[in-house]
Amino acid sequence: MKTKGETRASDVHTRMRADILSCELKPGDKLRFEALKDRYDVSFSTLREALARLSAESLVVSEGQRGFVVAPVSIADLKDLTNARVLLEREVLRLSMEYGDDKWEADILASYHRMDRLQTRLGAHYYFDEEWARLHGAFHRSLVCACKSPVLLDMRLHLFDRANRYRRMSSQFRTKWRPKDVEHKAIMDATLDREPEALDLIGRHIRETTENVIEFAGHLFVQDEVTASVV
Amino acid sequence: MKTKGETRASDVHTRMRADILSCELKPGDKLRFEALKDRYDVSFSTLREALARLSAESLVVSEGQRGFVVAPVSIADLKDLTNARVLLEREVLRLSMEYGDDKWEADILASYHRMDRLQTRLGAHYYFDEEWARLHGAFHRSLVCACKSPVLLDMRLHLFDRANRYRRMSSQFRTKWRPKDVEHKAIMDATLDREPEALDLIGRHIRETTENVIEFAGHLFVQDEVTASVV
DNA sequence: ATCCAGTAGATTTGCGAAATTTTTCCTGTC
DNA sequence: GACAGGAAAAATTTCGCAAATCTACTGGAT
Repeated sequence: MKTKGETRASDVHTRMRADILSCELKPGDKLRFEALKDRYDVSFSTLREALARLSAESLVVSEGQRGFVVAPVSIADLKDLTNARVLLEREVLRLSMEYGDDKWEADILASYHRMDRLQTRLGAHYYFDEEWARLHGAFHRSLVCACKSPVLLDMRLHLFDRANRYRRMSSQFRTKWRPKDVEHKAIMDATLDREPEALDLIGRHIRETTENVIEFAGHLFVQDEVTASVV
Repeated sequence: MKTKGETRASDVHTRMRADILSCELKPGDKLRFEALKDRYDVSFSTLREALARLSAESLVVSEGQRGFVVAPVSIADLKDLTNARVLLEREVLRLSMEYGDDKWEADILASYHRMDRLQTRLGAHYYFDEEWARLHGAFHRSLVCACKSPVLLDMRLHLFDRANRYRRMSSQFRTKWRPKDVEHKAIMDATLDREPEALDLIGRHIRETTENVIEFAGHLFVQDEVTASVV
């Protein structure tokens, strides 16, 4: 995060991004400039810059000269996202297990502890919590951040965020909860022990989450629609 | 390509993108608004939108409130890019070989033929040619476009373009040429025959290109600098 | 009743001037 | 001679308005 040179535009970009990922701006919503200008208290041009950035991140889609829309969600998109995530996440975890040093291991233990403590405190409702989502993201990042590949890490984070939008959409419909989270612990232990099994665990973890999302929130998504790729 | 709803901003974005990828705007160049306004004949806001898009594509980097710079090049970045490309390219090729139908095969043959014909016509200088670069890109895309994963295809194209910038930078210093291009033919044949060997061939193809780029143009790149990732 | 065309209203896009920030360069002091 | 302080200059960022474009609605003809 930039602490000093934070421009108005990048600030709006960050806030809109958060609003889209947390589904405060719902998929498919039309983004009218007048309303957004009011909401974020900035001018047309500044908004336009933020929307252009989000558009390049495929969080909003621009429809020619007909304005911007929050990127739609679909089962096809979620499945596609999931497959891509498994591919990338396995690779960055493999590389991290190869290159990771003492500091890496310590960071993993620390971020797991933070996540686990909050989870215990919140009980079954952790899944709704903003702060838990942040710590969960930080834990997963700590697992793979030793892979020495900025390119892969950027792509991974990008996909993680996009997938997180689906997870949050499903959270309010969820009725099945694990009493205690054992998955993350197992992934961490296998990773720290450099067991190749960790790769399968992380892959299964991602796929299971996706299956749950589809089970509980699949009715919210468009079935056939495929998010257009700009080719 | 949009033929109708082409806005001024997306047009400038496209042209600047091309200028960066073809190294007409050199890596590290400071992008001053006054000069760009003159060059592309547009206003501040329009430029700003295009730059924001390019920034999200990591083709330009924004330095807080100190303007924009064409993304720098480095050996570390090229190697990182190469590894990521091999991972993705193998996967989309594998999937395409699984899902590809008759039309896919026909498109591969057609785009190979177009590339091969131009190469024969141009002789050893094909490597400099803009049109050949386009046909080369189209051939590689045709190999993998049956993979049914918009997410992976977008990421692949993104990395391909970024790597292409390095290839073009090296072309003017190149002294070693293959008399006849046999690599692409071999990749195509193995792909159409659904031989798993195709995956290794494409991986080796990418790595060899990178090695040549480093051999002939390595002196142009910054050694240590690592392109900062926005995390 | 349906379809097409033309017009009014709403929305987006583009522009250049003002405000803010960074950089440069000059001056005075240690 | 080097270094900090400060003011002028240059560049970037932001803003509100005018022009272009799209959407919706009304009215008339088939």
